Amino acid sequence: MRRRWAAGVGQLVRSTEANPRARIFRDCSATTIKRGLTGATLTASERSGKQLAFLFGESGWLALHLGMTGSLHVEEANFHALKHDHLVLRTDTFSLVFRDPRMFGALRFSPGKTRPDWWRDRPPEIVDRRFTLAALRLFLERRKRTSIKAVLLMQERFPGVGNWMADEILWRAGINPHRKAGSLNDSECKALHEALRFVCRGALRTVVLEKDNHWGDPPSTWLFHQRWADGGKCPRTGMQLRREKVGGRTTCWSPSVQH
DNA sequence: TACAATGTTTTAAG
DNA sequence: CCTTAAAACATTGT
Repeated sequence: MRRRWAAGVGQLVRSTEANPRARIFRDCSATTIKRGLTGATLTASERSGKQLAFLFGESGWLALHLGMTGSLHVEEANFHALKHDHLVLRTDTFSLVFRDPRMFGALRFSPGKTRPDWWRDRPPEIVDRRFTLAALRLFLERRKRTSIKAVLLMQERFPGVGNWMADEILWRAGINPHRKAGSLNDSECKALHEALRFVCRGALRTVVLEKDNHWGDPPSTWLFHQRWADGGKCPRTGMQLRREKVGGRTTCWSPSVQH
């Protein structure tokens, strides 16, 4: 998604359409965004977890998160906004579109070229070397009475880990999602740390935009392909998977390998 | 009709 | 102040 809009780097935003009633503008007004971006030039883009930031030269930073159903698109200059297109940036050649039917997405704007606090102070990515085993242990200790599944969904330590990735990570680490975070022994912490990095790296490598609307899939050996409906089989043992609510979310796990 | 959905933040309570 | 559990957000599809 970042790469899609990055196609507009170097282009001047001639006009901006923003629907002020769309919930995605809850952290800043649609007016602020319009004022901030109209006349600005898109100069760079960054990603951290699943958060995106677009730098508009000296004019400001636009950060956005796509929630579950948000998406970015590049359309023709005269593209007519559709029902769920809440923000459209018009350049001479493109329309950069933020589309989001469910509006779990959000965006915000900070004027000036200084990197805003909310972008600078993001937690380290899982794939970053600063995501250490020690940091993981410390966090698990602090959340020791909460189920490990719920803990993996906490963005302040595991940025970008959502429901399917948390299940994939626990399956790979061989840890039962019901376990309390504080109950993991040394080797389980190590396995979890490895699985976190493996799954995030793998997701970044495979679940990426290739071209047009085509996305890659994780390898066929991942839990991913089995987890969406009842009746899935553990890719490692072939045994029946279980699906139930853990930590408030539907969780798919393999009792035959997760203890 | 009721429920669940590839996400994350907010809330109220402990 | 910190931790925990659950609800909330809006729309669509089964």
